[in-house]
Amino acid sequence: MDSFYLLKTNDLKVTPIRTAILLILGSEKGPIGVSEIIKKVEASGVSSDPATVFRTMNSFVEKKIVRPIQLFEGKVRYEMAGLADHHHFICKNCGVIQDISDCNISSLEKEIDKEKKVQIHNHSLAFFGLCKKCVGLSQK
Amino acid sequence: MDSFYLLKTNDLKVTPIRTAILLILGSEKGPIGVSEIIKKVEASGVSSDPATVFRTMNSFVEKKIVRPIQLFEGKVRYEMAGLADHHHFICKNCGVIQDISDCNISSLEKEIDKEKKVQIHNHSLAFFGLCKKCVGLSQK
DNA sequence: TTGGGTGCAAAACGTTTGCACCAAT
DNA sequence: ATTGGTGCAAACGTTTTGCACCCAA
Repeated sequence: MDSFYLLKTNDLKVTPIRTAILLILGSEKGPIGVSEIIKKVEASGVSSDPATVFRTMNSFVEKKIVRPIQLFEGKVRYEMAGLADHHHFICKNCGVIQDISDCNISSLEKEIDKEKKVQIHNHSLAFFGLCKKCVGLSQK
Repeated sequence: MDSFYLLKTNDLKVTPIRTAILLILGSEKGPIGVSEIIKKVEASGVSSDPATVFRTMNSFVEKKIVRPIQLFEGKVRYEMAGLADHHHFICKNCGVIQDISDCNISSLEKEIDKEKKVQIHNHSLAFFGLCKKCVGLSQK
């Protein structure tokens, strides 16, 4: 299995909870929060404790298996780090989160590096507005 | 005073705490969190309660006097909304936050609007890496 | 067998809320 | 005088931590 080697190569023991979390994250279309992860782990027949899930996510972030995403919700969401560089669109009305594929910010990063003499490693870009469905609703 | 009219025109009563907060925000170079605001309000000789400051910031956001900024810290920072559209650079090493001036994301927004049939109202863009000082230190 | 993973309970942290009181208009 | 602002205390949701136990290696 995929998640098996992902754990092995990162010096993490293979446990039911970790395997379940990786499986869930792998099948999600957008970044997902810890409370949702817990529900889905439970639904898959594996019992888990919030503390364990938080610890697991932290170790996954450290090992760069997952990437933390922070929107304006007072909680952190996670997505697989293996995904291609992309950004997020969040609907202010219904809360849906949609991936936006790469939009060459890297050239901009290089400009800033030179101008400000800094060294940019990564960035976070999110767009807020109305999704297709909610644009339709607001026009009725 | 500037903050006096800012409050008046937004139908907010003029109080010592609000005036102090606006004064502090106006003199900050980067976005600032509530705990720092409380310390600075206290230091200016005005006593305040956390609940009041949180409520104040929420009303300021509603009135679009200030803008909330969310980095990867589990807390919200605020900056004056009057500032020109800009983004932030956060040093992973020393935590310093530096403003990055406008970098025409708006053309990109229009493309996305068309392609995805969404309606983008605003965005948040932050860069993470090493600041000028910390780049120097890491090369020694 | 041994060290890392887990569950439980408690606590930390940022933030919100209810209520009584007080102050700006 | 009236409305809205404030302080206090309690509560909330997310996240962290300490400790004893358990299980993958």
